[in-house]
Amino acid sequence: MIGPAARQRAHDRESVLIAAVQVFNRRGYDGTRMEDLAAALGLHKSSIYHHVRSKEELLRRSLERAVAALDSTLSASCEEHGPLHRLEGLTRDVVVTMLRPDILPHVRLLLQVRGNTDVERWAIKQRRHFDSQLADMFRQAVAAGEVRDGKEPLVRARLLFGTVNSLIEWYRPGHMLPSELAEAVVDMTFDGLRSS
Amino acid sequence: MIGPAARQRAHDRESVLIAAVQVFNRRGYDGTRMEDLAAALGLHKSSIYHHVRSKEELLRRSLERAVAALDSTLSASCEEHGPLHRLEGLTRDVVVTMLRPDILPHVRLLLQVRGNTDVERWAIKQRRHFDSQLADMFRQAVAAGEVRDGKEPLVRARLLFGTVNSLIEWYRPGHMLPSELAEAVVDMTFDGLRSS
DNA sequence: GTCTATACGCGGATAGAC
DNA sequence: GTCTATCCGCGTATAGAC
Repeated sequence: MIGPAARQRAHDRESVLIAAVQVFNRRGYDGTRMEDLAAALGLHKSSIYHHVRSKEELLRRSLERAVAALDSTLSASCEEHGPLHRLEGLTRDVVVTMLRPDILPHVRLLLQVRGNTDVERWAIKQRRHFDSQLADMFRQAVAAGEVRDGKEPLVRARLLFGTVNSLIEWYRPGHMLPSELAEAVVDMTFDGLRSS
Repeated sequence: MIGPAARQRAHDRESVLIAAVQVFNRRGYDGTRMEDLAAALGLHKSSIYHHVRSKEELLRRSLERAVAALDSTLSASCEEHGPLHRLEGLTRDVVVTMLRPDILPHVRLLLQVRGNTDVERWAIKQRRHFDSQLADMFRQAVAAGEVRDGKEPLVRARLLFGTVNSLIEWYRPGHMLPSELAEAVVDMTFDGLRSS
């Protein structure tokens, strides 16, 4: 009698998704052919359709994971006290979440989506919702006088999120600890690079 | 006798390129069909080939403009004195350059290129060259003690460039003055968001 | 679960009239 | 300079054997 652990695992829906998202990250979604996925998986392209209905389904599943991860991070961070403390904490948490090896490629995909299909437009809508909640939190920190008041608070909010989002362009797991990078981001954005 | 100004201007290589890059920005290069370009130009897709040899030629011309603009900015900024002053000045200049309405869409394309073709790989190589020169400048500012010394100087350099690059995700001409935005970027990255 | 074979529409590109 | 018509390969997806 052979248990699940001993069974020689062939590909399943999960392994196909993981491999696909990796290739999507490398070549871009539109620039990826089913042929590329097949090569990465070591099987023939038609076999992929045994696990998923279409190429777009792979994209959808990936985007759903990215959105879910970011949303749950946002919910958790709302509990902290003090506008600035909450904003700093959220910044750290978002960085740590999106740099998780199992989340990073999905978020990378989410940030590159153009809105060419219904799925992509749904993802963009979710992103906007996420961004607006962050912006609210930023506004509260400005209103409380805990963030320096410049001409354009919303522009500075965008700069903060832009810095965070830019990480996915170059960060690779093992590069450095996500928590250390989160600290470096908070350090620059809140305290600046200048010495003294 | 009819002068050039009175002549009813049809499309030329330049107008086709501008329109194409705009669509590439909206849909992504790979997600753009010649059909989309034709629609944006108000002519039939076969007519595009009177002005350019191929879709990829449009990409190449665009990337060349982005690279040329950034390189000339880099050269100009090398002349300033003092490592920190030079770094701040370059940051401002790069922001102002890449937000120019005639440059922005090309840079946006440059930053999204995946390396799927020879042209794209060439562009990525140019980007890396540009980035390494910026990193050198950053290192000099750290060595001179004009930038706070953290654990990972190169990581902080990436954060700075990441912030700058993230602008192209949301900035639209007319949004605010490029010079003001450049100031806001320098303000956050060098002096931080925190009050006092 | 993976293979071979194939259908079929789409997208890039060309030919040639106007 | 733009049109109509057309070619043709590529890429997604399906059918059905093993």
